[in-house]
Amino acid sequence: MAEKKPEHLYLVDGSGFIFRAYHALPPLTRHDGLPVNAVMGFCNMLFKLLRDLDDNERPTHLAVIFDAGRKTFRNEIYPDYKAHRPPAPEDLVPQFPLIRDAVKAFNVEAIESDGYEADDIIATYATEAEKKGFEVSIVSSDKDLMQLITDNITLYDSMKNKEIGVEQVIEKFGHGPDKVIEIQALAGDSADNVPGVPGIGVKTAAQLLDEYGTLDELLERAGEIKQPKRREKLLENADLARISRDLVTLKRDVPDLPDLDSFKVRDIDPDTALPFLEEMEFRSLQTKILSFMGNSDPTASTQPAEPGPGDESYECVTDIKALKKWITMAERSRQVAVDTETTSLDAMRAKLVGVSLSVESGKACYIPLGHVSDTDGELDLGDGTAPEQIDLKEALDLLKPLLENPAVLKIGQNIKYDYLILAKHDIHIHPLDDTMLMSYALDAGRNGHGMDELSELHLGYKPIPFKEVCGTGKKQITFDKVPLDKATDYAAEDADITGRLQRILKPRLVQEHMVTVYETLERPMVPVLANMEKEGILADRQVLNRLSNDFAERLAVLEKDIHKLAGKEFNIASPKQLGEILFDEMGLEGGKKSKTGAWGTGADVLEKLAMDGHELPERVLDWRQLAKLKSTYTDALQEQIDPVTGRIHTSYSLAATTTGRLSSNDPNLQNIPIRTEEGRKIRQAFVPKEGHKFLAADYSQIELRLLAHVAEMDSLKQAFNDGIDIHALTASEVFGVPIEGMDPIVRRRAKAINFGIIYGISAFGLARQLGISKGEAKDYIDAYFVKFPGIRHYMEETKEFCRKHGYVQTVFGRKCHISSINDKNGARRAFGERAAINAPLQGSAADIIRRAMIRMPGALEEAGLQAKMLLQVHDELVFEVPEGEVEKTIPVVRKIMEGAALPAVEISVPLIVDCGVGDNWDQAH
DNA sequence: TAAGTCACG
DNA sequence: GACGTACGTGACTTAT
Repeated sequence: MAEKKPEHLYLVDGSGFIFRAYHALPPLTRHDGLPVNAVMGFCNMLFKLLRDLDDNERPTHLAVIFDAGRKTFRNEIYPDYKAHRPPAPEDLVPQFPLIRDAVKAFNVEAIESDGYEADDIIATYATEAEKKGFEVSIVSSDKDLMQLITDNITLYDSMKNKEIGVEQVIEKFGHGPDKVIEIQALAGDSADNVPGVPGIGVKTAAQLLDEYGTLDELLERAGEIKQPKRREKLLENADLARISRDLVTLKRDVPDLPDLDSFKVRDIDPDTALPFLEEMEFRSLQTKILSFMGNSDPTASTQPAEPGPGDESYECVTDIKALKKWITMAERSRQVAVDTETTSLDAMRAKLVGVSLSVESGKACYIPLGHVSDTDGELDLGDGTAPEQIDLKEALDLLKPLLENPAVLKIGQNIKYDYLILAKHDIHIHPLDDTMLMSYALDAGRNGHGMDELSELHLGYKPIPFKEVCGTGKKQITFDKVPLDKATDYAAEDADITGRLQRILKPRLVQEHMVTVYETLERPMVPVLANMEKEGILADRQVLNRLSNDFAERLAVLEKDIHKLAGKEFNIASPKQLGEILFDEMGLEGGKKSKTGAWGTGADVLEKLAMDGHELPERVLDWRQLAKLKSTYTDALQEQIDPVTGRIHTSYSLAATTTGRLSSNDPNLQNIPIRTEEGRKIRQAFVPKEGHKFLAADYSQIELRLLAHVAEMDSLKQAFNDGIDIHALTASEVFGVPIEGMDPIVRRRAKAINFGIIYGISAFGLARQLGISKGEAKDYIDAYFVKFPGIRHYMEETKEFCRKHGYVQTVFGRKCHISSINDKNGARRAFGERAAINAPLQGSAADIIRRAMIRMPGALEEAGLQAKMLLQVHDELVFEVPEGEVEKTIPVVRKIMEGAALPAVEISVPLIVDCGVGDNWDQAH
């Protein structure tokens, strides 16, 4: 017998929803300019809540609770309550009434009550419902609501899909929900302007309550507290604490509220919902709701609306005539969304399986080319022969003119991948557009740029998951084994979505002035990187193999030593076990951290222990270094050698970082060791092919040079113009020592300060880096600010700009969004501020090397040189150069790199490129 | 899948 | 004596 499920009440914190919706979406307007981004986000979130929860969690009752106005009974207790809240943004204000309409349009109750906050109403209903045996989910991430949590009442963050229950509260506050009020009364809350007791934070508050039990008890016996400052503050501010308690205590008896029964979930009424969405111009949401109702209510009305992906029937093209028809359509429309399906995510290893095309929204096809029958499927009823499809070569011969037709734009999502796949079949796809790169140019740092995420974000549609088609884990199959009907649904949908995304993102490039960034820094990188990836780099397998064996032997010796020193065998690679040996069993000094309660065993900790003369940590450090080199490099790189080309082909991500840098993966060739002697041996395994040399060209101090430029620091600019050793200069300014005959230790400190400045310096960080006290670090920083005026101004101005706009820019106009800049959590905000200072420097440097890379192939060709660009490592380019051309290649490379900012931007200090030549990558430095 | 550690600029 | 810290990445290992 099934037990009857309890009623489940969802209480949505309306204001929280509104602000999250508003901040999650870029400014969107209706055709007449009415801002509607918050309304749209709100509707999507509400609809998601109604639709996405599975049956166990489906609400039986649901209401959205709003704040009625700014004045509540709390202002009578404490006039400054929430007084520091800035007014709502201008373009949000007109959306408040629209959102109330939206709730009604979804046939959901909206509740508010004069004189009370939404939180009080939520508290009242939650308490009542729990008494009646309901489960209650409060949809909010506001920590003020944590006091309500019980076994039956949880907080639910619908965006992160996270639940906060009793356990999570204990984690955060060190006490259960029953003590949350008292902790908040002591610690206060800057966001709501609840004063609390100055100088007391959550940690201290929790500790005090541990000791005294209750707030009243604590205040009464405050005189007994040992720490004088703390005692005084508590005695002095006892009243403030009591007032704070009244402020944070939620009322659970708000009068005259509608009955709980009225919250029973009702079906969405199409006659109210659709006209509202029509008025707001939310087309894709209309479609979603129609299809949602279509599932639950077959009599649902059929309002006209643009169909979204998901309810299309796409064409599977299996004969020449149909293929020709699609090619003609694509040529007529002058642009076509293209997607290739293959057997692997790794373009170098992948085999082409099919191509999909889309010419307009909802109109897409899939052309299977390499499908086979799924022979290892459990019950194969077919006869084991491949399904009917057009011959690969015949199809590609027809597609090639279209894909290379200069008058037809090919649109892809991460089209570098398709570019590489097609290049294997001698198709050089051109011209092209990439929705991933458009999204990156517009929204770097704001959201990811994968297709599924973009689709959900911009189209409100969740694409068919890949794993639904190919399975997952052990049962995963390659795409060529997917039956054609399923493959068509999935593949054609991808092309359809890509086309739809382009029609949304491309106009935004114009509106948000990102066309130049996209067209000069993003799109042209596609063929450049694709060719570098295709070229690959030679690695000597024998050298790697010998190193692996060497490391293995030494690891075995170390392992024995370590186990002997520990007095028992254990897994050295396990930080957990190591921590227990070191600190529990051997009783060495060390501190817990990382809030999971685990012992810290990082290199810095072990180094300290080694300094104190302990042998075991010293050996562990050696072991770790070798283990790292072996597993990540000498072993793994051998596996990565392509059996066909004999070379290693990395893949560069163009849209992975927030700053504009590239990233390298499978394998990562941007973190090959160089800093230690052992590590450099790995670099020596990378060699040029027969008759060639490596040329490594790297920008010298590019980020510091850019700092001098953007912060207009005259003395720094002067130094770069004069070619002075910049760290020595900093040392002489900050520490007042002459540059001549400088102590290398002093220079090292200055170098750390310079790096610190680029990273958005903090005394703590510098102190940790240099192993000095925070006070001393602060003195250095102050001295730096005195000697280099202008830097401070730059930092303040940058932060201010970022706070205001939510992003910072490189000198070429690339935007880096930093959402944490206005976070109410101080630590996260500080993080955002440092990122804001760093991003224009790191990002401008990234832009400069991109510009150089884009020009490089043409410049080499024009000079009649054979050199091939193989790798990029942020400020370095590695080339493979025919031995006889080295001397001619260097000046060409140098000229392109040093002049890369021009003509767009004239950097006010020279950009200097150092070149090295060698028979392996290490030697070339 | 998360956390810890460590390789790079 | 509030927070929790240098900026940006990716890969490997253990533990859940």
